[in-house]
Amino acid sequence: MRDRREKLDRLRAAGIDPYSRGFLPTHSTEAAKALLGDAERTDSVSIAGRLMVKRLQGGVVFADLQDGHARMQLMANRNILGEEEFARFADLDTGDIAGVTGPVFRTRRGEITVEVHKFQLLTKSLRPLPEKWHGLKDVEIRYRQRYVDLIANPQVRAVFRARTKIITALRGLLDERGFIDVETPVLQEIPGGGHARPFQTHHNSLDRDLFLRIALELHLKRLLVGGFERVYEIGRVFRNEGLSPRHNPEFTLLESYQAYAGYEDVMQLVEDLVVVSAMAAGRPLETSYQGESVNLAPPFRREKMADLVLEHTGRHATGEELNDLFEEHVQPRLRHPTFVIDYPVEVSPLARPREDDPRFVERFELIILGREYANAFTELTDPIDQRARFESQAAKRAAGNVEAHPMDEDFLRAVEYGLPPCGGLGIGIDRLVMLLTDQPSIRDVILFPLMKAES
RNA sequence: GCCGGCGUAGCUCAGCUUGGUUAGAGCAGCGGUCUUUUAAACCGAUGGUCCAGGGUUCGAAUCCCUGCGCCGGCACCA
Repeated sequence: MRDRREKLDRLRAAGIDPYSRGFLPTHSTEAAKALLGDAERTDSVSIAGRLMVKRLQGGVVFADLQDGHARMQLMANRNILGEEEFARFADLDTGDIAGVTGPVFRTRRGEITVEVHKFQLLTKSLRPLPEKWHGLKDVEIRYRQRYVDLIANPQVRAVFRARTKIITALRGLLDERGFIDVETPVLQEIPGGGHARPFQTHHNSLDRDLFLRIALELHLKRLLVGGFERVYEIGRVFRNEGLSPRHNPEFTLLESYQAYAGYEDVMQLVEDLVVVSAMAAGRPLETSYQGESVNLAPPFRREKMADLVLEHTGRHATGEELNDLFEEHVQPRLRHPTFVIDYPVEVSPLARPREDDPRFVERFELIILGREYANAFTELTDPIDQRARFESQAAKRAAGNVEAHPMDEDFLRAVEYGLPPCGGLGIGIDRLVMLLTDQPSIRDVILFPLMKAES
């Protein structure tokens, strides 16, 4: 780094701005390569990006320039640039951002290359790049300094591009079906809609404690009360829990609510969402995750939780015990996509009871490879029942269960105005992206995962 | 929070089991040769708080303890 500071000073002394501007690329590296086609050479193009590798060869310098999509080779020739400019090009460092102009041609080895006729240093890099062959492997640096990871590891860029494509595809399908994309508060007085410990904060001028949301549910349902019949939000939620390869304290949730639908309809929606997101990620439905094969082609198997627990444990159970037995003995064994349906009412304070057996609710989770990807139910619309459920949760809370659902009087007031019958859905986007990009850790699909303080 | 593994040059890694000259290699950077290379090649010089602190020892990168960070598992949890 000291060498580069000195180089920077030399450049400035020579009247060259190492942080210049005004260079306008005419092509991306991809477009410039495509431009050549079968021709011998093209007219002049201008491309810009970061120099990744430099190969000095006497009177010729080869370098690879990386832009947002790809890399392209540059060739600078002393005979073309002249002694002085050639020396200045050869003096560029890997990591520098430069713009170059010249025709595209093919080298003797067949590499499509820009012949540098003019170039401009746009940004001098003061820090050396990671190893050109092995890339950056140290996971701590990869997460803490994601920018370096993105420069050095093209697979990482591909994962995050896939993430964006998946989210775009999810929005596309929902938009197409008439769902409107809304934004609801992150700062909430009562963090509801899920079971988790919230982050607490404080608004100074209102002198009021607030929580970061743990779910989107209760505000989206208020919008159905208001008359929007199909809404969704893809938003960050925050849960004050431990970290793991599958848990980051802030993560992205998709929730959608659809009036006049039941959980059967939502199952179909989930199947469609999985299919479009796999396509967007460029994954076949017959695929694998971390070496284990999995078939994502719908229709997904549908099984009642009580039946599964009976099958795997031989036990008839209900209530929280049923849910506990399911999570311990059944869920890890469900490898191919399975809709587990009809949860006990005790663990589902916002879901509609089954008419034929009110000990269970019309709820499902989608389990793939032992992990939960979606949670949905036919929503509870009866305000009297909803109040009773909240009261039962409040009792658990009073007994010390910090994750029991808090009472929310404003939500109850909304439901008292009349919530249309509806089906709701939540999908953990990060886990879906992990599955579809075959990444082992949630930190590999979140650009800047939470880390302890750097010492 | 508990248990285990790991932490050596800017990066990728040896060395640690069994303590012993001045801690090594490749890449990057620096100087040089080289006009079609692509992990370019070759020659030369440089580069280290061996995570931090303490201990054992004549002597610690190496053994022990504590702390910090990262990873994994468990707990907790979408």
